[in-house]
Amino acid sequence: MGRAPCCDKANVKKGPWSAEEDANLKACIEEHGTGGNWIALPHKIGLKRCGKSCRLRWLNYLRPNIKHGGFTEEEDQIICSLYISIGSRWSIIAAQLPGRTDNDIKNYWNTKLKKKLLGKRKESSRSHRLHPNQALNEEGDGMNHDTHSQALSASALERMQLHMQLQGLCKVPFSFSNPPALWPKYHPLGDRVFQTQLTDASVATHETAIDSAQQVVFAVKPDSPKSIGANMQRELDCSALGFQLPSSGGTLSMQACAGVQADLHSLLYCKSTSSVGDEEHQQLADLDCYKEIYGEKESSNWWTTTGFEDKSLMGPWDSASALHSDPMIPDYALRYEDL
DNA sequence: AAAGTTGCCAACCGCACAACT
DNA sequence: CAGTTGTGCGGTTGGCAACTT
Repeated sequence: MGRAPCCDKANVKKGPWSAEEDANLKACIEEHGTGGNWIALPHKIGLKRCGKSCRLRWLNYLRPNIKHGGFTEEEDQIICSLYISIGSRWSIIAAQLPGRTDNDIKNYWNTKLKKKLLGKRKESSRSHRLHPNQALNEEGDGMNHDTHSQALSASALERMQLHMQLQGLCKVPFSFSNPPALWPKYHPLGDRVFQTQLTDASVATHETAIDSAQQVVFAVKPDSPKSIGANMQRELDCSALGFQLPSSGGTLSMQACAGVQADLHSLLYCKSTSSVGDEEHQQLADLDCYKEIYGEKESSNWWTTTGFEDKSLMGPWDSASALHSDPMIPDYALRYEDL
């Protein structure tokens, strides 16, 4: 049995609000406030509307200082950078833009801004192999497994693409030195920017530098036998995204924001959790970060501060998490070792 | 001119969570 | 402490207008 409905569905009006309803609601709230109870409000003023509907109408259209349309370039940039870093948490994004509502920003993003930013890249990447998650989304609903994971990954991919796009278009610096409220929501370890550095193994494991933008580094040893398959897959992923991999050495300027768990799968195997086979699973399980994510062994030495060359700063996520709330400590590095 | 398609956006829905009893 | 209620949020839908065929 579900919970009781918030109102009598049969006796409430739905659809667009009339001018009289607006005036009635506005006058009431301006004079008496909401009384702390939206559910009771419509009854008090004789409105045949659901309390939730009244709340939405007030918050999105009737309250003072609401702006509609006419988003500025600056607002575009704020929306983009926040979307890339925290995803579709519109209420948080809206909180950074006075006068804008979450609904407005959501609509603006979905109908205009996303297309504006992704339009060119979509065109160019169509000629490449589609990422499996994209393919899934674009070729109808192949929802045969783990739809949440797929959706998350698609969103992460979109954010990756946008981050790339944004770097070229807006030069918006990205940083995870955000208040905890802005941290990504899906994984306790958080979404994070990662920068893949295709350097030689020794550099990749211990000496990977974190640049001045304070980005989290996802270091991979490219030449390890166990990671050959993974790298090949990564190459495919990168080409789908329109990146060029250096043949060897050097730095792949691939900065992205993604769900760690989902991206681990998509980057290494292009598969969701439920579709990873035994052999692949074993391969994946060999990664300590994977063990950490799935809690298969104690977590130590895998989530580190940016000063991870200093062993004393290494520690399990719990301690790293505590450090992360300190604005003086920038970000954390995820190291993949012993691939 | 009619029919079909696309874009836009206001509003709704269901869920999660906090507050209250 | 469990059940209930209200609030807030993000995803989705429905309807209208503009555009295309």
